[in-house]
Amino acid sequence: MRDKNRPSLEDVAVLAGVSTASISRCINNPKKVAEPTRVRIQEAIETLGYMPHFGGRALARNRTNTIGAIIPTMDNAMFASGLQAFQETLSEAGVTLLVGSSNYDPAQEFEQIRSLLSQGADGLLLIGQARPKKTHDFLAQHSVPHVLAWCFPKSTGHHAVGFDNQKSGRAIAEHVISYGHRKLGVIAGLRDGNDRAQDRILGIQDAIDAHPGVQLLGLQECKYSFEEAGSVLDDLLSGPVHPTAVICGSDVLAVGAMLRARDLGLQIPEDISITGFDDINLARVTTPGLTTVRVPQHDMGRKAAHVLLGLLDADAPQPQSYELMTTIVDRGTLARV
Amino acid sequence: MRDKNRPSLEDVAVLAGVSTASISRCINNPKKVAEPTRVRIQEAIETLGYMPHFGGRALARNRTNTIGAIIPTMDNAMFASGLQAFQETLSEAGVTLLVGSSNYDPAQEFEQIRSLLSQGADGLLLIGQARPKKTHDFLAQHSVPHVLAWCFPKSTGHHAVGFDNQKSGRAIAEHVISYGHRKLGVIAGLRDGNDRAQDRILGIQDAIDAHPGVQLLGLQECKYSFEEAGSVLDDLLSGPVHPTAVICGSDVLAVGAMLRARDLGLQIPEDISITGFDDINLARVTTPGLTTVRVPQHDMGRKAAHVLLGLLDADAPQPQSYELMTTIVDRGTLARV
DNA sequence: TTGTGGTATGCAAGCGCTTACATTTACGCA
DNA sequence: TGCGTAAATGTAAGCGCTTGCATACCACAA
Repeated sequence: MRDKNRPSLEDVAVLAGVSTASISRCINNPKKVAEPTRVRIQEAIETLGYMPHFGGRALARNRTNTIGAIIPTMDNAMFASGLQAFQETLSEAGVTLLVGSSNYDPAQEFEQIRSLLSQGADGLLLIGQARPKKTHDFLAQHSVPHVLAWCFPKSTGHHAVGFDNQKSGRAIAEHVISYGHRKLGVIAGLRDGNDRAQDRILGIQDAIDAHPGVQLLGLQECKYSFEEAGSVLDDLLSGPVHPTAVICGSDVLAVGAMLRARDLGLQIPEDISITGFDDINLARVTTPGLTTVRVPQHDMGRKAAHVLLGLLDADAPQPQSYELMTTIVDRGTLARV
Repeated sequence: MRDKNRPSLEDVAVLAGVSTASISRCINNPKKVAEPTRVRIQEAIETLGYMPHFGGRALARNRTNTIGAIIPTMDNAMFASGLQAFQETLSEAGVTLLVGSSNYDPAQEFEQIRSLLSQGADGLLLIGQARPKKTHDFLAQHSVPHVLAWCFPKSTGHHAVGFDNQKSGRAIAEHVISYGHRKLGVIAGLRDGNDRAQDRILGIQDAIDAHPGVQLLGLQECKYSFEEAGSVLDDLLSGPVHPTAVICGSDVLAVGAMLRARDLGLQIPEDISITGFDDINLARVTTPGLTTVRVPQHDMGRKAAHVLLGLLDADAPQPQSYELMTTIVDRGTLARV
């Protein structure tokens, strides 16, 4: 079963005329090897094109320098730049990233967790806080170091780097209300198993409750696609009284709604105001630009990586959680009434 | 160094009252174990929460069931859905995906290749064909199974699942010309180390050469960002004669150009036509919708995964390469003149 | 009864690496 | 010269798993 092509420590050792132990030391802790030996070893490694065998190393150290991230989907810019930042930061620390996607399904997420862990992930990045007990138990049983992102749970017990979705939901709703809107519609992502979607709605509700006279004419949930958001907008407009503003739980939903509204001959924002959430690239591109909630993805990715790295480094000060702030970006889809 | 928390095969064996060999067989080849034993083993695995240790397994089999993909950037929808499809297909086959990004830099790509390989990747997905000799040699020396995507090289020697960038570049240019345009501008991605960008330009040139009377007024290259594309559009418009159409090497560039054109007070497509390449979500969202080249990302991802899987499965028929076709999607940014 | 062939299981040798511990070497100093 | 010390290197025992081979068992036929 030995791969003839692949040189092993042994081979390098023979070529360099030292023991395998020295090579190992030279690779992992060069200071412990004398200068001339080090040079000789380096040369041998070079000429053989030697690369440490991952399995052997993982076995001996019981550590892989790999961490896993499970995001709901890759097929959407929503998580892309946060993940990119996460990856870059890990990579600077010599840690590789394994990515899995759960398709917003807790069962799939559980499977991915198992899979990444059995791939040897030393730690995990997870999105959001809501997950079945089974998953929590599993994480606890195996004492898996992990950090949550895209949320900031009040209850402790997890490390988290994210923002308060409820607060942010409330903020955008307050903003819409401050522009004079009294009849609101909401398009949210599917709430089932998605705490971010849930919390954003709770926040919107908070704002509405705080302002007597403001009414919620309709709340629709659907998948994060242009098409679904569009058809759900139809439902929102099917009642006798139309909302003057539709608050959307994500930019993708908002853009889907915009596209559909335009098809219906509605002017944005004159006939209907629409707001988004996330501030992905899309939001800058529509006409008019989408008024939305900016999520500090890049910062979140970097910080999450630092926290996770800290969790894995036994003699690092125990890292805390970070709550990041979202901001509202006013472009052109919210009108005063 | 043994991790007290983590049960090993040994532990399961003791609990189930069989040898480790049986457990291993039970996991990898259940048919070889008698029914009652299998049940007993399953139970033991269950109660212990046993998960095979990746390193041990990798060491013993010299195979990780992991494959790596290196894309230029994750921070861009360009590769996202292809990668998503790739991942899904692998995942169905029980193979995990490791992702790295090269930031369009051959040196970084080389490092990522090393890194993924030493992480134990059994095979690799790479984007495009142009890379330094050093990289090719390295791949050859270690006989790394790999497939190229987003391109379809004429020279064989690599497996590839992609499309002909030159042909596609020519097609969109011919299309623009067929609409009556005679004065063209081009905004391309940075060509250095990026064969897709190069080939698309070559294709555009081909079309121009084939049509006497059509002239290329300017060719600019820049990074894939709205801002850069915008400022490069300024250069294109700075000459005495303006192009009536600007062909862009990617949707991101096209949208950047559109945004800038609008700022300059130009109507699209009345004052200037603009085309893109890729057909990412963005292209559907602008007003008017972007006329662009549709790349079959999803299909490409799936097929690439199948080819790679075939490459790794010794007794599968040797997979070939696939050339996929791009199509032109006419939306609203190309006018007849 | 013995022999035969097949099936289920156990034994034990690695896979490539790290690391505690042992050994060697070099050097300074009494 | 001899001794102590520290630095450099070697030795070898695993880490958890797979798998070729040996063994035990069973059903059946002769």
